[in-house]
Amino acid sequence: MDLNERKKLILQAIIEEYIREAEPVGSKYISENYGFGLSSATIRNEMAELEELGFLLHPHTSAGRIPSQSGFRLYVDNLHETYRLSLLEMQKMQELMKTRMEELETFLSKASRVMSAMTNYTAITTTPTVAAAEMLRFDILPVSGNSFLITMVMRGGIVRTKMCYTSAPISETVLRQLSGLLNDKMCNRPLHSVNLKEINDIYRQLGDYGALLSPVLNYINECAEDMTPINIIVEGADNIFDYPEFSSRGKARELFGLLQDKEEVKKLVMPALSEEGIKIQIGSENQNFKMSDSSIVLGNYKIGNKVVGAIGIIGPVRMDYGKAISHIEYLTKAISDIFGGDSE
Amino acid sequence: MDLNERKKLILQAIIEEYIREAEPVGSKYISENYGFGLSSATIRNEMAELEELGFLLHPHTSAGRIPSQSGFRLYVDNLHETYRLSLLEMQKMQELMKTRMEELETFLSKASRVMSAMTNYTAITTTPTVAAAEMLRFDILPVSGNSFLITMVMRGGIVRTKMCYTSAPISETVLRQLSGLLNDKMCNRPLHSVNLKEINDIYRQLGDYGALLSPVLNYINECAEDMTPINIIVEGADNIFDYPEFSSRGKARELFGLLQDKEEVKKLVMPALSEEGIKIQIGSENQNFKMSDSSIVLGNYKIGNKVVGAIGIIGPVRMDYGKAISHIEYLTKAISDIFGGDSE
DNA sequence: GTTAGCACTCGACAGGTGAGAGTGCTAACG
DNA sequence: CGTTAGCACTCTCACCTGTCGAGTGCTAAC
Repeated sequence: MDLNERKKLILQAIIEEYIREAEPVGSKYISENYGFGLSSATIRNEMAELEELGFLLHPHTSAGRIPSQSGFRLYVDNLHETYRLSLLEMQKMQELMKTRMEELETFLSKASRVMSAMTNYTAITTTPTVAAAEMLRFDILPVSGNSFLITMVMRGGIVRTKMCYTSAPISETVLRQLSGLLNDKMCNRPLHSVNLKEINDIYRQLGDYGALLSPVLNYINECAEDMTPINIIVEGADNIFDYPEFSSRGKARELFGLLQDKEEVKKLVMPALSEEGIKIQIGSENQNFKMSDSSIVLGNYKIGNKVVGAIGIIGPVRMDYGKAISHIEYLTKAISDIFGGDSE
Repeated sequence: MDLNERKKLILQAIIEEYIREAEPVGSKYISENYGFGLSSATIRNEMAELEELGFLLHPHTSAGRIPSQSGFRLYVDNLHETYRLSLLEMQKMQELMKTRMEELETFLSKASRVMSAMTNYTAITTTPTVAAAEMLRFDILPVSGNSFLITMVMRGGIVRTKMCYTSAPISETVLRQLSGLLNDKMCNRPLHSVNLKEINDIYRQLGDYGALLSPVLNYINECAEDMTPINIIVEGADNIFDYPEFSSRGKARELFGLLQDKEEVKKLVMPALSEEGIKIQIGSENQNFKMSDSSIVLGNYKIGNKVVGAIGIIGPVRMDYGKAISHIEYLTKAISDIFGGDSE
């Protein structure tokens, strides 16, 4: 891996050219446009060595070179100066931020749209895992004799409701008792910290009604154990039509199918939730074979010091990583700032 | 429009063949496979006349004929014996119905998926307009000093929540008063029947707090006037990759873009909400030019005797209308049956 | 170590050809 | 008069071909 400075520069030039044009890059072009004071023949020699090292590929004899996945990986790892948001981009982002931010979920959906429109890639965001978010209030609303609505309000304005049905009517007094217990015991802390023992305690305190109300407690328990993001927002999936690498019917369809399937997309973004910082998976570095011609840049945001949601950008392997990274960085920081503290 | 019986049969044969194969149909093929006891020459004569009448098209001299949009229209209008669901389809549908039906919205999303998988077309469903659904309960839940959550529960298990923020703290007593008023005045009837006068009455009764609570009443008023479906579920959009008519890049992209845009899709299904029964728009009968190569079959479902939601199937002009119609009929009937009455 | 020169390779593209499918027309048939 | 067989005609599609240009690899000279 003893790349001298010149090789690095040439590789970088080829990659950046390829990102822009999506076509094999020739030695002459590099020599003329990036002019390191070298002739095309010299560039050719260097390119041949870079190919031997595995950073470039050669579709056929008389085509230019294209970067290999390891080439991209090297490039990304050395990507010190990340792209800066242009003034226009800044303005658009700020405009987005100005909208009322009461609800994280609507904000995220808007943010995805803006991000996909500005990068021309596909944007993915996830709303926080219910388990991780801090619970603010529980509420139980009787709807009819044996049906009622559970509402959970979490920090960041996240709300979840669920209709519950019991086999026999339940009085409002009992429901009030239940709601009181839940608010006492489970508020101001993340739901995942609730353990079975506490839930059993509540059962016991409800006495005869415990069994009848088991659907409620089951639901809460489910939520507490749920570490997967609840909702996945995918925007700009149709942008893949613009990438020449997906011009073939099958390829486009494959990726499209993947993006339509929330379960699959979940798996795609899960790595982002495990630790802080930006993660990049290039081509087949991703386990999902459908992603072998695509890359994903992942970031995450925090609420109350804990990573709870992911933001990602999917594009072709030759995507503009700098641009993607800077957009994600900007957005994750903004979300963590705005929603991270008290939501009022 | 004096089509004799024979012409009708031939036209029908051509259309059904075209639906199956998506390729121009020749006279010889019809004569051999549908054998009305006529030679290809006779069929040719009839086809020439059908073309003169505008029901068939001729891509070029030596191709077979394809049905024109008016041809399809005639066919659809005469489609007496609608396709019957096969045993397998019935079973799948019933399996779907067996799932717990507490929430209309999750049910609809599942139903779309099943429908798109079974027809190989794109399925669209809308959740009911909030305005039309009958209100069962209001609730107001204080979250912090000057923020609280409004919850509306409607027949069919539809729930809407909204976080509200006020400029100054509001006591729980006032909130309880407001919630009491709302429940007294607005329940057990559709929200769209609420008029401004009633809302103003409530303002007055709240006295000094009226102004402070205006966000709440504004929101309710917005909902009451909202006749557009709140949520649009699109499933199986990637099926369009299977239709040869969208093999061209641009066409596919166009339709895809349309399906991604909720606002546009809303416009597409709106006609279904205006009156009962199945509606079919063939190709450019639809105002949206992006639909000129596609058809849409629309149905609607009722809750409490009122049309509140739409179900549609989008496919190429040569889609299997019988199949689409029968699926939509089955589903709309099922939904109206299950959710139409009291939701407990 | 760098460069110019040159032969070589390969894909893209345009033009040409033949097969196949389907039609339109005409004349003959019952 | 409706129906049919026959045939010339048309058009697409797949295939082949030759040419062009881009880009390389190699060699020899600087």
